[in-house]
Amino acid sequence: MTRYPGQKHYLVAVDCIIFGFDGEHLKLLLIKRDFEPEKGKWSLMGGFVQPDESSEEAAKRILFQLTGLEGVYLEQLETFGRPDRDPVERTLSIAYFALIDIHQYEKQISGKYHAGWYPIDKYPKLIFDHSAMVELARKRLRYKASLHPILFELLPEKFTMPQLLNMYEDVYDAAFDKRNFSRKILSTDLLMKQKDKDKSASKKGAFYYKLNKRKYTANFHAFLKFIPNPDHLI
Amino acid sequence: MTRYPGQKHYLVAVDCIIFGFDGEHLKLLLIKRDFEPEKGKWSLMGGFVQPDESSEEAAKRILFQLTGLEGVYLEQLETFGRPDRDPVERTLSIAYFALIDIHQYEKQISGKYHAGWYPIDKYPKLIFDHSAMVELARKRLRYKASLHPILFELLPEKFTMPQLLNMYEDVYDAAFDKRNFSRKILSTDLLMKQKDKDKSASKKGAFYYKLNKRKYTANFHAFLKFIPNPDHLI
DNA sequence: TCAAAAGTGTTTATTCTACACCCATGG
DNA sequence: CCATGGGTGTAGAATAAACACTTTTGA
Repeated sequence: MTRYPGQKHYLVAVDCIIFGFDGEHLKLLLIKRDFEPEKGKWSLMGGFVQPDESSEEAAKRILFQLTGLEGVYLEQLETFGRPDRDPVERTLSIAYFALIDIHQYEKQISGKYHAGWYPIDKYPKLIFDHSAMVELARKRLRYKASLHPILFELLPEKFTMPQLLNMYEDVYDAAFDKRNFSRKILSTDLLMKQKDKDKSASKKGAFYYKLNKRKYTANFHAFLKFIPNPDHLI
Repeated sequence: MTRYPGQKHYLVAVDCIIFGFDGEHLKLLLIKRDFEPEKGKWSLMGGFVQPDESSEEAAKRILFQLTGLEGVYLEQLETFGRPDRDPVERTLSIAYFALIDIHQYEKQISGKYHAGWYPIDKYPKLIFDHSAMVELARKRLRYKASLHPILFELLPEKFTMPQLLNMYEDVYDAAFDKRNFSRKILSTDLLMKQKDKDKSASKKGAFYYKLNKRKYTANFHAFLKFIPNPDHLI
């Protein structure tokens, strides 16, 4: 096994932008970095790519370390490669974003990282270029969610139409007409109405829906227009 | 300057998927690899990220080496990080895709790479995972071009409506109604009709158009629906 | 004069938008 | 019984889709 002569080698990390939705607001899962430099500062959850794993496997491992969750929605965002982005030594970071059901996380939280959820438009200063990663992830989330049904990944198995509406309104920081919204969502035929209601938020109660997993998987890449006016995306 | 102890370092490369349009077909610019392993095999143009440059700068440098062009459309595609993707030693590759005016390239071609243009659906076997990169780039191109006016990047300064239609038809491998197509394109207000005609392809001649650069830059991220039925994208 | 490609309009179907009232229930 | 949030329908506007003939001109 020859090598490529004279080429520099670098560290390669993975950082995860983890989104959750608590019923009110889109949130970001952040940790307190537990090693130098910048120890104790807020940071995205990350780690170095190990010799035996792909970058995606690294992202899954890192996500599992923090949340105990597997099988969550994970997508490569972009690789950040400015030479000076890490002051210690040159490190490229492959950013991934994940969408998780925040309640699943609460069940399985690993305390050692001092993790916390922060609203997407009011989170603490982050180390290195992590804020740029978050902003890019937020843009990407809006972009994709306007075309594909990815936001369901943030919800529990059963959810109501008002919850869904809240979520979209918070993600796009915009108000949508509930009649048009539910018509559009239902027209995708992705939802199955349940017989029972969530009565925690109102006296009348709101019917639960479940995702039709089969159709969801099959139609994920089909184009679906979820957002009335996509000016919010830019 | 301390270091992160015990972490492995890897090579980081950049590979460029370079698209062109020759008036008939969407094409891919490939080179014959000039070093071992796989010397003489067809490959994407690539190179290693140098210590003083970001990955994007590396991509620009590599693009310039081959084509002599600067200021071309370049977008990060995805990072390929399987541990075994390069048999020599672990190398992650950040793939970029570029859209160039094929005629500009012909003027400035650098002979040393034995480069050649190949139709996007009939190109030779490529080294490593380069074919996967090409297929992903093709998907991304279709996806983006259905929403944003990026395909203009493939055309010379002046072009005709039939050329434009040909290009879209070839990219999507589909036939579009020329009346609806030109109406849609013109409704974006991105094109300026010229007084002169291209008479090389017909006796009657077809009017040239130029991009309105100002509007193009300003509206690039606005959503524009270019493709009648986006089923082609999946 | 005719073959070959460019250019142009209208009708119909579909989709989107705006908008307001009744319903169910627990307190 | 009433306040609170959940649920539903329709009409007008805008957009998209289908479709065919006329124009130009070089050979």
